[in-house]
Amino acid sequence: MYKRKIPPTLNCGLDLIGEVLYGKWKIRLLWFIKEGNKRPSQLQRKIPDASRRVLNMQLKELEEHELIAKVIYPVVPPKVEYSLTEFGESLVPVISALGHWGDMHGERLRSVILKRSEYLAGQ
Amino acid sequence: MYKRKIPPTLNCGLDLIGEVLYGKWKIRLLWFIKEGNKRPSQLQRKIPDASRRVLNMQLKELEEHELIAKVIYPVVPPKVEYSLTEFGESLVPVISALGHWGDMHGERLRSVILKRSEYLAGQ
DNA sequence: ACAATAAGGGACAAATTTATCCCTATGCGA
DNA sequence: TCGCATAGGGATAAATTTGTCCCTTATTGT
Repeated sequence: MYKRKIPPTLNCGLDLIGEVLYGKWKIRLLWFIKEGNKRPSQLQRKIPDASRRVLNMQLKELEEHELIAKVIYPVVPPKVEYSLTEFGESLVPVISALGHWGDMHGERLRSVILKRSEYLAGQ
Repeated sequence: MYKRKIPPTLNCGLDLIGEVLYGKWKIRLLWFIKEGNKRPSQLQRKIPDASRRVLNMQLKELEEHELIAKVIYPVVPPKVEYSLTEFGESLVPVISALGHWGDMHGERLRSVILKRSEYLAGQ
């Protein structure tokens, strides 16, 4: 795992939540786990754009940050299940708010995001 | 500006909001602008850990995503003021929810964030 | 005359994150 | 027996983001 050279900024609540939620797939992982997709392979099928490796790394970080819990069943083939901790559950309404805003403004968001991409493509 | 080689995932609301809110300082920029810090130099003083260059870049992206508006006064020395657009205003409650959660769980967050850092330092 | 302030951009370097490839292990079904 | 599914990690490369350094313009204060 990468060892930071520059220490994080931890002044306010926004800094703190940023520390645990930053990561390309973390929010979606939390969401899908909350929806009952507990096993790594299920999560990978839900998020096919992510590489297996990175999902594993981000799951591990979420676990170290105590947002999710991991249970390893000692069977073959291996079986692992994740679930939200209480701490993780407390984040659900917040993620929900993010998702609602995104859904509510879906049209406009797609538009402005794509506009910027096209602009850059023309450079 | 960097031209992406891998296209973004834009399936759901969470993907979309992620596109416009990702960036180390973006959420804090929105927050400070909302609080009335309109001029670039004020924002830089509020966020001294960020480099001038990067703040400028992220401000430009927020503007391109129509979350903030920029007014340039044709005077010398230059004067520029940013403000939230209506679209940006609609995000305030969401950011507020993020900040509240972070503040509410400040102790625990610092603890788990630091624990992980120490663990890595020992590697 | 010189430094400070204001805003911002080009060129480049460094940090950080994400992805690709390959390897481990075991039981099940064709 | 071959191949798949299951979970995951090491080594390494590529993508992406962030930071540093320097340069421009014109006015105000010392």
